[in-house]
Amino acid sequence: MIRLDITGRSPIYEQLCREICGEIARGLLVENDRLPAARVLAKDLGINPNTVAKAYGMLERDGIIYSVAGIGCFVSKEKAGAYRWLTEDFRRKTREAFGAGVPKDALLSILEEECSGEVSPQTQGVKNDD
Amino acid sequence: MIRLDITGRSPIYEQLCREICGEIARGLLVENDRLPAARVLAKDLGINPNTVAKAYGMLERDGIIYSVAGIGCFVSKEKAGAYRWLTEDFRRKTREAFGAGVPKDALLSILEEECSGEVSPQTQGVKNDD
Amino acid sequence: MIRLDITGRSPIYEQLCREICGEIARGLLVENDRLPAARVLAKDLGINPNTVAKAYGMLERDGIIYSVAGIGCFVSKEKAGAYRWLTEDFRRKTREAFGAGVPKDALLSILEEECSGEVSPQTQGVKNDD
Amino acid sequence: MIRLDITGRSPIYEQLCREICGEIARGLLVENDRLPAARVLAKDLGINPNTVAKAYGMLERDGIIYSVAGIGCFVSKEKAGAYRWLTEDFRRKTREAFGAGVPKDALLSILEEECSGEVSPQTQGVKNDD
DNA sequence: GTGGTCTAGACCACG
DNA sequence: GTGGTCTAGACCACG
Repeated sequence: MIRLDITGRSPIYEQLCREICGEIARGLLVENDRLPAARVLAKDLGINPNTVAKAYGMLERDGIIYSVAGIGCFVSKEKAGAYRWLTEDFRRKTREAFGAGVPKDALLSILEEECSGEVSPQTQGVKNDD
Repeated sequence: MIRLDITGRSPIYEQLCREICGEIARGLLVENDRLPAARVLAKDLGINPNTVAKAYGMLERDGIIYSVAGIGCFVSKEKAGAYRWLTEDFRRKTREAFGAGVPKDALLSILEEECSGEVSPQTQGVKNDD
Repeated sequence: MIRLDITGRSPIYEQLCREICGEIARGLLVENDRLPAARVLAKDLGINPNTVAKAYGMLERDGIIYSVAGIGCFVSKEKAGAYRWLTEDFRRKTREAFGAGVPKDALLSILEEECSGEVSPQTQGVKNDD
Repeated sequence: MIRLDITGRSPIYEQLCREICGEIARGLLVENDRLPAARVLAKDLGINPNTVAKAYGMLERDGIIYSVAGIGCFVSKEKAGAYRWLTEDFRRKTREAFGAGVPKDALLSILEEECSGEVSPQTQGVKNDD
């Protein structure tokens, strides 16, 4: 269940990384689960195989997945990397906004607004346990 | 006192917008204050005049500043725009991370980390009053 | 002065990384030196610009170079990354051979054989000072 | 006692060759010893029979083992080939690193690091006697 | 002009 | 079939 915003600011390979990391963070993908073959996923999503390959390559270099020659790509043991992927932009934007002069309280209230909605049930119990 | 990081991540014109909005948010620039001439600022910062022009243009389009032909650019009355500029990326990244499966608690702890440091004294008293 | 072995075992982008790291290690490229534009280098070497882009991208992600939007790529301050790039294969092969049962003495004598020749004069004084 | 690392870097057939050469170098396999049948070994290791066949084929081509049609594969008299197999990558990487500008001292210290650990007792007494 | 991204399509090693 | 690499060529944002 990967959704891409083709019309978009962030590059496709980056969205792809985020989506996959999200599935790992939510526990929908667990250690040693196999990712869809790059070409299959590319076809499903209507994008170029190279773009998927780029995303997979980045995730591998960050230790979030590992690839086995001629077999496929699999989810790594450590979830820390996936977690970092999902939060690094948030962290940077937090720093930028705070650094520019936005008071902490204001950021907190925005965070409250944005995090009041429901999330998918599978997310329950997800912790930063790595 | 505008600081730019030429090295990567966000484009210079964007950093410039953020810096100016920051000065407005912190009250260092107030209504009807005149901004430095684009060419002068460009020279001071060692960047391309077109880059400054682009930043000014975006800020004007968003109602954060207004320009008077042949005279210069000035800070608008409403601070809401500047405030929105500084927080919209934070808001989007908050939504993205939360939506991807990062629990609220994790975001809060990152926010605490990033906002524990001191900010410039001028920031005191800044509120989301628009 | 970059030499590639097109007929080769190791991928071009990897050879390119090694060559550039070598120039940094030998002091031929120093902090803030500008690398040739990806397209120019590609043309000079008779390879595809994407291949150069891939090499530059990897070097950037490893902090060995940094890119400035629309300007070019430059050598980073830290030489440690370049140094690591040049030695990581050697380290892995050392571990593999030793682990497989080759005695340390045998490896030492091979190392002596291979390192007896002259190296380029510029190399003198190069140290692992990072 | 052959150990394979399915995860990435070197291909399985190559690891297999290294493992077998290692056993020969350490004296665990001696002249005319019979290697396990390809299919049996493949089953034991949980890998594709073709992979074992490829490894055996390469070792035979290098004179490290010899095959008797319909009977099996056996260890050759000369250990030189096995020894060369285990060290040729190390030699090449030594040459590459030194050639690229890494000083001999740096390689020596890496070698010291990697060869400080204990090796299997059987290794004692192995020499470059071919 | 410069790097960054993407597409389309090809070939290869590995298994 | 699978990932890895490479080519050729295009478009874009940035400056």
